[in-house]
Amino acid sequence: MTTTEEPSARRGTRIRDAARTKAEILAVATEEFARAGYTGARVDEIAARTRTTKRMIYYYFGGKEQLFTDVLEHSYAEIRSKEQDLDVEHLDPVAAIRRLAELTFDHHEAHPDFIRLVSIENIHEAEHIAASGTLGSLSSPAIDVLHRILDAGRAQGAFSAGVDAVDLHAMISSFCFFRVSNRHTFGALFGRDLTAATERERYRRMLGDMVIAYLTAPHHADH
Amino acid sequence: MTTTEEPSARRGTRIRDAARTKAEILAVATEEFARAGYTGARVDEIAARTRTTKRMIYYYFGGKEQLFTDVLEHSYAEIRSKEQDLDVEHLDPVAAIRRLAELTFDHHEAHPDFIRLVSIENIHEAEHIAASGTLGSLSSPAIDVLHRILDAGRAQGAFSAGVDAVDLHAMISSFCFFRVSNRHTFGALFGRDLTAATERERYRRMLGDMVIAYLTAPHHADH
DNA sequence: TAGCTAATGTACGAAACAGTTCGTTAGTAA
DNA sequence: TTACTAACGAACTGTTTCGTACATTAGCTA
Repeated sequence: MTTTEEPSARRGTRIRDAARTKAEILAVATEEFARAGYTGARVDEIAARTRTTKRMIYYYFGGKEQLFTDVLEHSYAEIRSKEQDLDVEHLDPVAAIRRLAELTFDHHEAHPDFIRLVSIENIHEAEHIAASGTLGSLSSPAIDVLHRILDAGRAQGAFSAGVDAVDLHAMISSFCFFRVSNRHTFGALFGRDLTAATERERYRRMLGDMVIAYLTAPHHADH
Repeated sequence: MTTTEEPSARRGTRIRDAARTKAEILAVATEEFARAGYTGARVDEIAARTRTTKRMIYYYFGGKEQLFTDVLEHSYAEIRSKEQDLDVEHLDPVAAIRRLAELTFDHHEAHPDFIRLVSIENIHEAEHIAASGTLGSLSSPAIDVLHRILDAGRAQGAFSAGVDAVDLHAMISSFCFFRVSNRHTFGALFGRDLTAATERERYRRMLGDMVIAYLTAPHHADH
């Protein structure tokens, strides 16, 4: 082939931009890993969908394993930073909890790829998170907010005692996560699309109702 | 090597047992797929851990894809048959729902491999279930039971109106499923093992409390 | 403007892996 | 006891896939 009309590399001049190349690899890798799982993802496929080559993946990330770890770290970081922004502590406890649950709900709905990545990481028993170091301790802010709201609610007698912040977070997350992560098998088995646009508002309210009902129910104390 | 001491094939005589060979492949395949995911699972590895060869996998199952589908079908069938056995409709609605939730809880706890298979199938967007045919319609009995209990509860005024059986099933499943499926990332991020033996009773009760609180809360009617 | 280095591309190697070919043997029925 | 078939095994094939060796160039600095 001659030098006429190279489609991707317009003009023979090769542009060098480390930051952009790295970011592009990361973005494409996120999609590919979410699409096919860790083992199913193809390094060649990631490279092909980038404006650079496979060589660069190994140059910047070292290998497939570390690339996946980086993908996870960046995905989690994105989430956490958004969680920081929300300010619900000025609301009364019941409204604050409901708002928090709805934000979690919206968040899961908006990031199905992230849900897939977390599912994949669980199949691999969180070995990449464990080997990361960066992750692990930046989850406390979300729990701290929950903790303060629960304290306030208990103080004014709205919430029954004995509910732990981490447990409540697990409860909220489980509903939101399952609805997205298991929508395919659930849809196939029960004939209902949990993520259908027409159902969204109902499930959003259902989550809030469930959490508030649990927190305000008569008593289910420590034991 | 001479004919002295073959470890696996004791005595030169080869035993032929189609049913056993097929069952053994299925059992090993279930473990392997659950361990490594669909793409991560190795046909050679499955064969190696069987008393037969890879040839037999293709002889009985046709290929990797169909083997996985068969694994899924058998896993689901096992579950469903156990669900049939339970008889809770003689209990009063509140006790019946709580018992049903606890059975789901125990069931998820006892079958982590099944949870992993379902997670994996969701990564693949339930394509194997869709292509199965066998599955799909045998989920209704569980929903039917729930439906009758909800009706009875509403009739005697114990439950508030407007709660759908499939939705309630999703609520119960989400809590039980998440606790097992996401235990690794949750543990790594929040420092709590959701499946620790010491916590099991608390989470079991928490689930029941949550569901009953939701069903008996004042009103969160149809809209 | 010469030279240096970070950044990039090409081409290839070696192993892993799904699936197949060909031949063999156990059990059964005539 | 022969003949037939379902059940089985060993070895092989073609391809995919991760990773690397080697060559090249953009852009900055002395």
